[in-house]
Amino acid sequence: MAAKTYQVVLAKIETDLAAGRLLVGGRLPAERILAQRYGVSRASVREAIRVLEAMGVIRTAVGSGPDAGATVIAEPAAPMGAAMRWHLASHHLPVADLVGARVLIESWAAEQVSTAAVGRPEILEPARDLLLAMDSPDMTAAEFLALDARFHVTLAELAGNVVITAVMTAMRDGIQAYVTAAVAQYPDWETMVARLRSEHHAVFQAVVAGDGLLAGQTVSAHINGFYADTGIGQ
Amino acid sequence: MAAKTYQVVLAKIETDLAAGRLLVGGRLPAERILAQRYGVSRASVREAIRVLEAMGVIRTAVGSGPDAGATVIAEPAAPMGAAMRWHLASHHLPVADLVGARVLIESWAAEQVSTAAVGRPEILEPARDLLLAMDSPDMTAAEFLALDARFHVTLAELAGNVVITAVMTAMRDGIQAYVTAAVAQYPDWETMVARLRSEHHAVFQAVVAGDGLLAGQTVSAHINGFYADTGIGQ
DNA sequence: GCTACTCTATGGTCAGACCACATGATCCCT
DNA sequence: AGGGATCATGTGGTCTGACCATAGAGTAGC
Repeated sequence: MAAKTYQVVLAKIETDLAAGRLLVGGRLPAERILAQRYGVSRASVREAIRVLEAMGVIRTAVGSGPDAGATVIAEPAAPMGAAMRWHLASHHLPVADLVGARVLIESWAAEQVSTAAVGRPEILEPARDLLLAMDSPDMTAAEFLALDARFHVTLAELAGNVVITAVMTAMRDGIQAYVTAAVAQYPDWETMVARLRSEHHAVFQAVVAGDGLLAGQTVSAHINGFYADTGIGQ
Repeated sequence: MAAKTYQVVLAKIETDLAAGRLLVGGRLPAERILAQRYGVSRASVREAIRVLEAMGVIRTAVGSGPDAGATVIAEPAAPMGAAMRWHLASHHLPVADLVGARVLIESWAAEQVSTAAVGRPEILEPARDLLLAMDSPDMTAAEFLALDARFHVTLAELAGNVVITAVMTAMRDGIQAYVTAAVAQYPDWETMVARLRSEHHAVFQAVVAGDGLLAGQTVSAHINGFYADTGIGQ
């Protein structure tokens, strides 16, 4: 099968990336230049650029100046999140499986962080900040949930594995809309938010105490409990 | 910020997918029809279609007849695999992190399968077939590694979580080239393949025996040992 | 100096044309 | 009638060339 033109362009750009001729923060040549250089039409170059954009490899901006054009970025989580949203939309990724994956990844991450933080409690600062922010009253459900999501992602990040972080971020992106919708219909948000707060604190305390096993179990219970209560994934 | 035209098209298609007006196996209207229906140019429709293709949501084919055109598919693993390849190429996903993620996911999967297969050994058939296929001598390293990869993915699949399966498949896609290249330079393939075979059998036996803990540990050791020996991710 | 204007390079979009391909209908010869 | 060759049709694939929208950089005028 003959490669499509835009795939040829993608292959050339991938070569440049792998060889280090294109670095993060750098810019792709202008579309017209690329088209001329590769002997293809600008339309084909644009199709390749759309794919790169979807893959979180570049960001485009119009205008002139240093920020314009196609800039190389590194956002591995973005395409995975988009993929999860698309396949959730087409009903081919059961929400229950997302929950299962979250439990696996987050309990592992909590365990890792518990160990890593022994003797270096300062690495937990970002998580602590979010925890305290969530304690403030007078917050809409949406605001709380945004912080909540960041808290979970932050814990996963602290485990220090970029792949895990990307998958975790992707799942949050994919599931966010479902969570917001489900909570909006939940009858007793006050009770729920109180419980979520106390569970978050329990998780954090287990991590601070260096008790990885407990941290993992607490996270699992927290996640499973939330989805069971809200009925997401049923 | 005003949405770009192709994003508008994507949003409309997403709506159709979510509402069930577009089902897997169904077909998108022709590009010219979509362009007319949405009042945009065919080029913009094509950019949207490229993104959908990259996201594993559709597959395009030229010609006429029932298989031509843009068909809705459900391949959540494809975009994640592509994303991992791109970001490995741009040196922003350390291979070591991929290995870590594999260990986490596969040991969990092995544990799950061990439990699930108690009393229902027939579900392990696909894995057993691959195991036996890998035992046949007179096989090139590439052929063996292909079966090897499928064996690992199959075990993950048997755990029955689509998200985990997608992530696992994605990681295999992303890492395959590195493994093949590393093995091609390995001095004593015969010894290595013998060890891989025996380790695969050990994993499978632990699963058959329903010993989840042992299965998980054996898988972890197997993966870590392979990458340590071949020097991938160092 | 500062403001307002113009220039220029960039991506964004469009219209229209033609090609390549696969299927299915049609025609013609046997 | 049967079967092979041919053509018609509908699809994506690609190209050309044009124009618009935006944002920075330069420049003229005050």
